[in-house]
Amino acid sequence: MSGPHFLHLVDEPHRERRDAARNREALLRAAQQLVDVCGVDGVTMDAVATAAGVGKGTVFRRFESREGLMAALLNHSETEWQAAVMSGPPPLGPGAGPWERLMAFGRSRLDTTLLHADLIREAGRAGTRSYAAYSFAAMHVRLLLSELGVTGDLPLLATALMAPLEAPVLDQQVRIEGLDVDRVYAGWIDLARRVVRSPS
Amino acid sequence: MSGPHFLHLVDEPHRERRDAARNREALLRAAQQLVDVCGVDGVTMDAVATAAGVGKGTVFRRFESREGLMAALLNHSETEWQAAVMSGPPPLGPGAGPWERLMAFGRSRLDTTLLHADLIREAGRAGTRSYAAYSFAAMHVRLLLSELGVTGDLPLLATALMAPLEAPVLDQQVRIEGLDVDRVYAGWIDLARRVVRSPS
DNA sequence: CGACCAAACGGACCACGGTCCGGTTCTTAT
DNA sequence: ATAAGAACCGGACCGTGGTCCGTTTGGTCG
Repeated sequence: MSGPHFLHLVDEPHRERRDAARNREALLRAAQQLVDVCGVDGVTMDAVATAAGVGKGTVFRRFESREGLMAALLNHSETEWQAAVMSGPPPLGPGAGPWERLMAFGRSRLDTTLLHADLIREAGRAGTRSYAAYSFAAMHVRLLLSELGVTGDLPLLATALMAPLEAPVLDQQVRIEGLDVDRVYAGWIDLARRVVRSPS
Repeated sequence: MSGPHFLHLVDEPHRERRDAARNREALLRAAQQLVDVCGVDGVTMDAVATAAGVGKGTVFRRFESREGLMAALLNHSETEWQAAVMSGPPPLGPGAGPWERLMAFGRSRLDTTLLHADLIREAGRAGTRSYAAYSFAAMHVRLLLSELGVTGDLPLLATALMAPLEAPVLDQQVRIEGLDVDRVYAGWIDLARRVVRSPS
């Protein structure tokens, strides 16, 4: 019964074997490079496996599916973005007023979503980000709305503010209808103003 | 040079041959039946072709791709919905006030989007409806907002109202977070109120 | 150090979406 | 009626996502 390794069993969630970790890294690097060189369509599971020097099965064990691989790629920039929100410079990070932070949030989301539009689309979930990523952003918006004194169903209002910034909608407006990005952003500011300044 | 058939070239957009029309119908029927029986995953191009008694190539010539086939299936209910908006009974159709019509629009969109969620997802465009369908709905909302005396960038405000009703967002809220549909609808009403009643 | 086993590996294999081209069928004009 | 030609049809074929299972590797314990 003695020995510290019993504690492991409690909270150790399957630490990854060294070769597994190495392969994961190699695969991510290869995939990112393929995206940069050939675009997102060039990212074939076989190609990624070959470029990383592993078998195809390994790719699927690590990332579950092609969508999973794409999501993992997205995860990098998403993590950076979360860090910028939590501890980066204002107005996106803390240190500015809630309204300024909300505006910075909108602009930042608009830009990064458009930047990674194709990756997001291929990452599945019908063009939305992963649950974790969505939750973080939703929580942030909810807190900002709360600080702004907005009353009502905050989770739903946060969703209402984030929905027009989702990839499918932006794709429609910018890539298909050809709207100017600044105009879309101005429209979002208007929306935010109406949501925030409302008596009820 | 003489002869009336030159007029054809101007405005005749390739009338469909009879067998082609028959096959299209058979394919749509077969596809719909497969959806009903096996769910959307059971709709394999081979299966549709076989069920309709035609070759696989025919399916692709008629509908371009699997997404195209799904879009064609959606098109049926979409057309019915458009008819209900244009000439159906109030409050969705004409005859009610703009606010009532807007509320009916939201509820109707919410319900039908959730009803056809999987079809919409498989119909591509990253979970949004086709351009034509979107345009119609956007125009409708724009007109209603205009009648309500809303000022601002109406196309963008219409998008802002429709975005939370898109399939990916509703999927997230209802199917994943487990929110109640009525609550989502109440949240949308709140959003609409804030958008409509806003001085600027 | 050696044995043991869970975990990871690899690539053959399968299903499905999409393409292609030689043969067939509808339409139209004479 | 019939010939010409465009449109259409079918199914063999290909690439890619995803699965499976026999084999190898890396950590651990005696």
